[in-house]
Amino acid sequence: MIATVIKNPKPKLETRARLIEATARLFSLHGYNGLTLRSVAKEAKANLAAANYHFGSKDALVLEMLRERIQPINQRRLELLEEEKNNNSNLPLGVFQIFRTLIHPIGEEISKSANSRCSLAQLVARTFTEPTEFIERMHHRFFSQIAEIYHRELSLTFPNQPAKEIYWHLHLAVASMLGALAQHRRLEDFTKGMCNENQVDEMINRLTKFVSHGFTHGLRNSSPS
Amino acid sequence: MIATVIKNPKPKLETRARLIEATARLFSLHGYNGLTLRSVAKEAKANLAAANYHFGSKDALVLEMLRERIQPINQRRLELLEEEKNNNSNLPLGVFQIFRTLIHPIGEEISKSANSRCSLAQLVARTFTEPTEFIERMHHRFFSQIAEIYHRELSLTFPNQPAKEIYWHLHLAVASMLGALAQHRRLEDFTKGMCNENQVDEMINRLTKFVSHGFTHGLRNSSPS
DNA sequence: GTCTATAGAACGATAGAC
DNA sequence: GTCTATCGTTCTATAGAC
Repeated sequence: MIATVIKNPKPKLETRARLIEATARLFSLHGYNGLTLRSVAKEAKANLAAANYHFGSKDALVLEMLRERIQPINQRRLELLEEEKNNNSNLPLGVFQIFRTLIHPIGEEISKSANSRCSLAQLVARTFTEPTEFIERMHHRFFSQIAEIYHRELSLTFPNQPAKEIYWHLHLAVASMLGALAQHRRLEDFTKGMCNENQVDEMINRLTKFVSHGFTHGLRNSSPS
Repeated sequence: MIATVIKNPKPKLETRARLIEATARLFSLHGYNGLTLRSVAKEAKANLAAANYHFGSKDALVLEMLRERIQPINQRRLELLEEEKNNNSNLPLGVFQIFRTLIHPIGEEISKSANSRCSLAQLVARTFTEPTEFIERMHHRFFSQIAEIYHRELSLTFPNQPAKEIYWHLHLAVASMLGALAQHRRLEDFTKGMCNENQVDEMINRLTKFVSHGFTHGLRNSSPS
């Protein structure tokens, strides 16, 4: 019994983690089809068979990687939303406040990952263009929950707007957010160097403002709180 | 000499065109890496060697397909921009007018392609997430021209805004447009069926409004014409 | 858990007959 | 222009030694 406890003093979980990290990097660079187990093994300095041992298949590896990256962001969103609601007690939240809780968590993660060699922005962007069925299913599961929560919150802020109108513009807001994240690496090029792509905070702030105004003024009869 | 003229009474250009069409469809579905010459040949009911014969390589085939789809849209944009400028003689154009010329041409093409089996929206979206080098280069070439033109036009409309500010929000506007196009097929799902993804016109109109307001009100001191 | 070795299939590209 | 046949490469996945 004691032996069982002492066993694995150094659990050597590293390989698994390295595989996940390499998968994230290569997936965001080359997409699902461009990612090969060989490239993952090489990048992670692991053996070719390691990925199949730890995850069973290429599909399972990519899914696990996505799950590990996306879930903390969604949790943080809900946390921030709760915080804002507690601070404002019974008042409906402002549009800007709401979208800040949606956009900032992913901005924070992108800032964190800015120094690493894998851009979270590009990873998220890619998962939303990849039509591989299991990725679609995963996003549906991840996102339909949180979309309902934000729809409800925005309905409180714009009580005179029909659900459909809120849906339309929430859809546009989310699409804009994803587009901005996906295009972020092009910013410096696009602006001929005038805007720096390293200032993630500035991008997030501008994006939040952009989206809030697009949402509010796009509505038929805007009645912001 | 006469023989030379009579030759090719039925030029049999079909195969080439079918290859292009199949490439567009498969590229937008599976991305560059997911597209195989075998799948293209099958889809186009052509021979496996046909693609290499007509285009030389997989790269060249995809590039030619992209060129044929993107260039007419950009031309239409410039046409519409000229029309608006002629109608307004010397006045600077409104933001909404400007973004309409940017967004409507691609909306028209998407509407046209709605009945075909290849969604232009998804194709465009994909080219903007694929980081394959030659696609990046192509977009740089296609887009840097037209970005400058729109930047100049917006600077006339907002003469008090520094170039950097215009760049920032033009970038966000373009990113939003691309995001909305990319996410369009998710609309019906996202809204639990309340919004119909077949109404491309409605999407384009809402998007144009959304982007115009985001652009205008996002600026530090907005002074729309 | 990590390795080597390899099976079995699919890939891009080309040569050469028609 | 279109075809068949095939080369050389690379892929996912697995079997089995350590």
